[in-house]
Amino acid sequence: MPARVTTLKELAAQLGLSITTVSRALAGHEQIALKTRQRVTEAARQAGYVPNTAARTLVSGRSGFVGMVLPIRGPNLVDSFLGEFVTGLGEGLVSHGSDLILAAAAQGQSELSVLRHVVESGRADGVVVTRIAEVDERLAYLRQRNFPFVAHGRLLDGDFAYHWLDTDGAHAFGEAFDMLYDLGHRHFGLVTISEPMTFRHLRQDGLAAAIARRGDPSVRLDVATAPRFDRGARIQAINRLLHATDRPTAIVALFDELALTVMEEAARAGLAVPRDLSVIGFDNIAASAYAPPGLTTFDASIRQCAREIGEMLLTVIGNRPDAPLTRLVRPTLVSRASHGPAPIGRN
Amino acid sequence: MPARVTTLKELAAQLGLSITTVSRALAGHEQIALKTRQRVTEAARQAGYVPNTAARTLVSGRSGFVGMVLPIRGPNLVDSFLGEFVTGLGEGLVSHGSDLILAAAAQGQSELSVLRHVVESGRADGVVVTRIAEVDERLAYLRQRNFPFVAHGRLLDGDFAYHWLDTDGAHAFGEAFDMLYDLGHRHFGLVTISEPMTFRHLRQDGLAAAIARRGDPSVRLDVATAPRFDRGARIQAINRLLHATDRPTAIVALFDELALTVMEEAARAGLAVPRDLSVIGFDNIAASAYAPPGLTTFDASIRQCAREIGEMLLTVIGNRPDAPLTRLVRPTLVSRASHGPAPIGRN
DNA sequence: ATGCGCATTTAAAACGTTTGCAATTTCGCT
DNA sequence: AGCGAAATTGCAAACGTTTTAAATGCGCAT
Repeated sequence: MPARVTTLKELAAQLGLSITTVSRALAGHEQIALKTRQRVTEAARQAGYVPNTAARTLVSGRSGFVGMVLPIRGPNLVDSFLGEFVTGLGEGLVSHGSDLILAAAAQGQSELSVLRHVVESGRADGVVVTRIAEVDERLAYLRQRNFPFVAHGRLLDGDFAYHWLDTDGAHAFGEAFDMLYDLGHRHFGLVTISEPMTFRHLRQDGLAAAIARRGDPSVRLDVATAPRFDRGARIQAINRLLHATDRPTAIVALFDELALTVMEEAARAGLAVPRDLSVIGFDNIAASAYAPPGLTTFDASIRQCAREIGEMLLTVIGNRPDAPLTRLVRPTLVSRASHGPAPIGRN
Repeated sequence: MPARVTTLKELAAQLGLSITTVSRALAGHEQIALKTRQRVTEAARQAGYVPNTAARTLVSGRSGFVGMVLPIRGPNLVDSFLGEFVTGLGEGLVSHGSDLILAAAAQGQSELSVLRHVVESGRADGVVVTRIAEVDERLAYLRQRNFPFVAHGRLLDGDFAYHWLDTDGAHAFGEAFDMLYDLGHRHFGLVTISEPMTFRHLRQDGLAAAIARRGDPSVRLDVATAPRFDRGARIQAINRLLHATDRPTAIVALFDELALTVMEEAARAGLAVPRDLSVIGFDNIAASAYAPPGLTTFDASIRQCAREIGEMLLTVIGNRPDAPLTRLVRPTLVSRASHGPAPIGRN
């Protein structure tokens, strides 16, 4: 095996052919004699020839990479999302031989500036954008640059068309409400975050819509809001809900981490789940299965979604479709033991 | 903002300078007049100039990327490792402006072939290799290619020198033994995997060494082995341990996922943890805190390790040090509630 | 004026690939 | 044998950058 990397020139010299012919032969051009093509292919295989990415990118304008900005997270925050997402994305890209490039944002560097750098340095042919904010400057930038991208999540106002895949949180939260209502619950709590992410609205609106649809004026909804990464504030907000004189009999959390905190605090307050309180989450993170009594939640199948996003993005890069590609994935209920009938005597 | 990407040529034309001068000015060469340098820098900033990665890579031979092959995992396996690792790696790389490229292996494609492709296509200046196998063809390949890499984990036989960072599993397992021995335990179980990864030996050897060090012939160790991804077999192996007429009073698991299964099966068998059985894991995954009664384990601080690996790799790429860079990170005990004194009447 | 040294700038080659166009070879046919 | 067309191959430019070596301009001493 050669210590140095083989180039087209070397291969051509060795075969007594021109670089052009070798290049064309490897690309499978019909105009090159079949016999030559086979001879070249075999020699390339033997030499372990791998085309140089940079050279190819330079001339073709295509890098074969899909970019993503590494989401910035708190210092000791366990984020099960990223691993799942990256794995799925990799799976979606591999069929077309694309690789993923992950660019981290340094301390004090905006996610947008990293994104700009990835786009404008020609590192990637397209990018994936996750966790859409209410006013998302990344989407605005990509649009005005007309750069291929697929968003995981949606903007609230549909003022411009783009490609997206989203998990139907609205539907899930409606489903959660209906299930709990049918179990006799009338007083609900929602634990949400204060960060301006669109998904919190979509989910909350889905819940509100289901309540409205039911048309029962006796239904009540209390909302507790806290910053996502401030554990203390989160606990406080939850306890305000739990320790109200008239507390909800069912709490729906924006995502599992919040739901797990609800269950912890409920236990601390001497409330039995689900006897005194039903809790439902969203995401189905690993810990949800282990936390007693087992959290009922919705599986967002991040990995599968990411895989589809990867495939969508490759389509977008290849075909530049006019109509936006959109896909709403319905999460599936994972029924564990954290929900049950409303406690009697408290409707 | 321009719709097209600015190039050096455009910038040069606009400034009435040669491409060479502009390039040098942006690189901050002393030989370019300070006034010119400032003028160029300002114009570049205004135009939003970002150098083209491919062109730069082609001429310099440096891509500014660090590569990693996306570890192949079972279809529905939640792998908290990857997210943590990738985040840490990103953090470690960002200071030098390097990005991470993640290449997935398609179905039926070996991890080695993907690695070869990444290396030989010039996509990356160095790579990270994780989960070292007993006979690891990736390491052999990288060595003979003399390609910069840092391994997360070690080979067992030190027949060739390379750069690595490893978590000191041997020490942790020794520590676990000492702690349990001092709590009166004499009969131990070890749950391990059948895959030929070096870390299982390192940890098991650490345990054995601690036992030997103690020199107490009454100490017994039973070992249960199962394939990593076969949940059924894992449960069987664990139950053989739990249902033996003379069962261990303390079980040490190779990593948390195994330990959690031990706790589940113990509960199913009517054994109270830690009263009837002590359990200790390794990794400190998120679920370990939630699984009752709270798993005692060792925190391997993946993210921090990955960060250091990133920094090490950048050093290796930049300096090509002669002496191998090595670092053994001691994991810290996370003492929760799954271990306690040996049950009386059973020594 | 001439030449010299210095500061500053530039021309041109190189990196490895793809591709438009042109050149060469082959071959059937008269 | 000669011709033309078809099949096959090759030349050279291009992609955007870095870098080597050389050129240019300028002030100053001779």
